[in-house]
Amino acid sequence: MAAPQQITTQAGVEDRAHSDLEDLVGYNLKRAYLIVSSDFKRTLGQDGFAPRVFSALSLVAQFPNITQSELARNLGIERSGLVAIIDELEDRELLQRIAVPNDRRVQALAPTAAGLAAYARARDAVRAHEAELLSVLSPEENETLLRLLRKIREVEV
Amino acid sequence: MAAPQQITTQAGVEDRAHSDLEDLVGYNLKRAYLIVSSDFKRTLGQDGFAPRVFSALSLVAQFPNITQSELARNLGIERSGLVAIIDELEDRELLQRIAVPNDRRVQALAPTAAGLAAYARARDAVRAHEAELLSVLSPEENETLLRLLRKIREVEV
DNA sequence: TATTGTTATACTCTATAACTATA
DNA sequence: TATAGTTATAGAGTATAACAATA
Repeated sequence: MAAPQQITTQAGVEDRAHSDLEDLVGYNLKRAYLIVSSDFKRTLGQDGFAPRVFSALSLVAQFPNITQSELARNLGIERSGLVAIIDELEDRELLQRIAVPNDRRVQALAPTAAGLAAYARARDAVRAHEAELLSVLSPEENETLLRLLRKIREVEV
Repeated sequence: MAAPQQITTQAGVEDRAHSDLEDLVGYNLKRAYLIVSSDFKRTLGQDGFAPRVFSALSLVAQFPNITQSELARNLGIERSGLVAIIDELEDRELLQRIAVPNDRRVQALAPTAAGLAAYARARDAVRAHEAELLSVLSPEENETLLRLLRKIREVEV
């Protein structure tokens, strides 16, 4: 097998400006998410919260006494995966597992005062980080983006 | 510490319709991406390509003789992570690593005929899967979504 | 000295399956 | 039987650090 006559290594790479991938929603969603989430981690990562821990705390703070199963369902993850997250939040004394008299299988999740305060601080920091990172978008574009993403989420079965 | 007087486990969960999370772009990006990518895997997963393998093959098919470093840069992943992907594509005889005379450190990636054919088929399947999944969006909304996501991607440093 | 491809390694995230205690 | 929480386990996906060959 003969070697190719000329190998133009750089060919077309600069003007990959429009590869097929650029028109795929999935590809663009992933790339955009990676940018937002890496900025999230830079902002809150240091002794703060991982995205999924933040999300869990958010729902516990807003819906006190939510159960783990309900929380997992709302977050779109498995119950089993939630255990470590709740363990971490309980270890940090930001929430408590509370036994429910009616049904002794379930444990309601109640935010502590420290948990509510930590959540409020984290939430504000996340909002500020997004506002700055996404300042390339006008307020209208931001709203439009949220609307379209939510529309995709409604597809879910 | 006394137990809470009443624990209303279901309270507010149905109307989580608007939790703080719903207004965060990062959260919505992730949830939307998970829906699109799980559908991608359902469509192409069986003996097809994982998303990142598809992306790599796509760029090799469109930019023959791209190097691994260039490819990693374009995909936004590390060189080291690309090795297994290229190994898989080479094992499946969809591309070849070709020595470059000018610079014997690099290896140009050339799609095989089978690789080009497989890519064309996969690309069409992905487009069809997105068209169906995202039929909740009008063509204009689809374009808008792509435009806004690309705008976020440009933020990258 | 710097870069390409590579290996080894570890960490995060997530899913599956099985267990226990309750219902 | 079915459900809630849990454990064990494994598989993606990705990053870091170091190495050999080459520039």
